[in-house]
Amino acid sequence: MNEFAKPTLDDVARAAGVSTATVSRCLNAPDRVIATTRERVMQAVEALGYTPDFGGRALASRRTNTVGAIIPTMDNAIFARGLQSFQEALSRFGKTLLVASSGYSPAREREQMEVMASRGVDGLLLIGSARPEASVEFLRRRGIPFLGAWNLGGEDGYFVGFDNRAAAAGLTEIVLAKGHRRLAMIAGITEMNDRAADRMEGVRAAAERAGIEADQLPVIEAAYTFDEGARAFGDLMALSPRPTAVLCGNDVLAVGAMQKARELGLRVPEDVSITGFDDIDLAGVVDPKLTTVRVPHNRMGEAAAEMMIRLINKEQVERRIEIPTAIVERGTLGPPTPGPAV
Amino acid sequence: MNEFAKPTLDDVARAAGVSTATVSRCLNAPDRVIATTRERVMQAVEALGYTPDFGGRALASRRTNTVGAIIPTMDNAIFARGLQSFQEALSRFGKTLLVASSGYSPAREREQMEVMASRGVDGLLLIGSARPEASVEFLRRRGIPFLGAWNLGGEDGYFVGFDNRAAAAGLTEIVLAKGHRRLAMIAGITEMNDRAADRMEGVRAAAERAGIEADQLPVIEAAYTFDEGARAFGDLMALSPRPTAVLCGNDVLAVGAMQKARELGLRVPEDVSITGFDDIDLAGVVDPKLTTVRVPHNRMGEAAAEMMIRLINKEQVERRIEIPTAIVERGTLGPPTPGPAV
DNA sequence: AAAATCAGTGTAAGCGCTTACATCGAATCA
DNA sequence: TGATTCGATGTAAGCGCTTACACTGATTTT
Repeated sequence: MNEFAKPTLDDVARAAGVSTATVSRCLNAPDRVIATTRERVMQAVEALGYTPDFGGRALASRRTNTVGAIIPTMDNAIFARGLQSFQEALSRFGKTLLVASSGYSPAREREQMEVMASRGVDGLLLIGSARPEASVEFLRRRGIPFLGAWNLGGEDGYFVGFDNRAAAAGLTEIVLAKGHRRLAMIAGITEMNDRAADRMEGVRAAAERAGIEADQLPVIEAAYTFDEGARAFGDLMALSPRPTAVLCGNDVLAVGAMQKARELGLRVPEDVSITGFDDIDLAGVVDPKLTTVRVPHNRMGEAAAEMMIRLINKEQVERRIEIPTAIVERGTLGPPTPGPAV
Repeated sequence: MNEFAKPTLDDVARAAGVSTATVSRCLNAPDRVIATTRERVMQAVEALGYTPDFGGRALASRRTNTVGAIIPTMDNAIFARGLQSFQEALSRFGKTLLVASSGYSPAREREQMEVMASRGVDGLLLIGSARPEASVEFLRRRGIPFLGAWNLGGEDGYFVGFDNRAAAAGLTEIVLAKGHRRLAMIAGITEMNDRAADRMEGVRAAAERAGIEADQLPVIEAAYTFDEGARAFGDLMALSPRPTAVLCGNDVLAVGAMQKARELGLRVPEDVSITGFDDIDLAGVVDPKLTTVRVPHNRMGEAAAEMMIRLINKEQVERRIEIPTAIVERGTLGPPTPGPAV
């Protein structure tokens, strides 16, 4: 073994005076090797700074102990938090997490699926359920178990997530109960994003039950940034009659809206109520604090990890695990005040 | 080939009526195969849904086209943003990114280094330069090129990052120029975190130059959360004489401090000035907007990717690339007002 | 005491791929 | 025309590991 080359099983075996099989067993099934031998082998491992080659191991054992996750972007607190928990939970089962991002593009997601398949992931975590059938088919053909997280998909497939629809409807009911009739919504981009779509539908459904038809409920879709939230809010405030409450698809949009309100000289909640969704840290920091829906992303990450492990082990698994959400009433929602004449 | 098994090179070769070598060449060096053959092969690839096995490929070629990154946590906007850019840039060079997190623990970092080594990463991105010598030695012995990001290390090694010290000093000078003499700092935890340590030293150095000794500059170290920032700020405000300006180790701490100020009934910046560091989105959203240091994490991610590629290709590389920062004066810094009697 | 069992270890056959080298026919050259 | 070169393709040897199976000597069973 060259001084600078990576040591191999063979090097260790030679150094310890045993066969490669024994070294391999020391690493993978220590109790099948007698203690004295094991000790000698471990010393050689240590001395050489040996770490098993992943490629060789994967090839020979046809297992990778790797789980993949394809998320829209790392640059979003809710995914970051959920993934962190997912990873921590997986590592307790000896699995490593491989993360890729799709940038909200189904095509990129598909590409990443192929990368994941190439790398032989044991299972795959996807976000939501909105994706081309071909992508799903690809995973099925390859026999890669997968589950959708952050929502509760459709007919088939495995899911662990939230009932975004019901949560949004619940929040809307509270807004209505305060006496608001002129609602508006700043939704996330709903195309190929079922979380955003569900939240929008939830709001619409609750409004409709209260006798507010869809055409009386202006909805603007906006990308999940402060600026877009602010812009959308500005557009909404230019409407006549002006909405008295603006429900936002997530907290980032809501905070953008609050910022714009301040610029426009509108007091929250006196002049206009604003609500968010997710309850990210930020929600508790703005002034007034944001009324929103608490979504326990870390609990979801853990539940997803557990389901993933069962799926990989082909154990009995519930098809959908719902993580409960909770409405957090804080300062940005109040009763409506009579608006200007229409 | 079984209906449900993953197709192999052999399957493709058979389907296309060529040898495995030719299929391999089609995938890796298409111009070394005549067009008609290539087309036939590609059709077979398509038809079978073939994707090359990563393990096999890595084993045979002794290359993985994978770059690793070990960050403290995904759950921090600045790392998330920098990594996203790093990843995007790497993918333009055909490299995949493998992310792991250390939770700010050197031991966990070392473990993750071994995982990365096992997976045969071509290069490794680390954060900062504060780590046990043994960890560095491990990478050197393995011949894995690595670079530190987010700061500009010490004597040797490669770095792309910011001069946290100089930036902190620059901001401190501006605070001093406003007339503040009673400064205080909420620093990040400096142990094994050179970004936090550099920022603290920068503040201290600038203060000292202005005749303010270290013992007149209270510093509280706090983990990077809103709550910790708020708690530290509360402690600082209980001091007598009360500081008129609080410099924070990052924006999260600063926003936590602002929140606490509001609770305490202190106006910012009239009663107390607060500054941040990083210029995350949040800095532009709070009221008043935060005076802070802009740190272009995405530019850094790109520069890091470029350096990494050169390192891997053993090209000529500058040892350190400094990404310039800029001070962003907004609303949280004003002149001091006479405090209560001491 | 011979047979059966068993724990500990070694032997060796691949896993799916890349690539040095061999082969072969066609084009080019002397 | 025979020798040479060359581009396209095939042959086959591993890359570092796991694991079925074989082997050995000791222990237990009959």
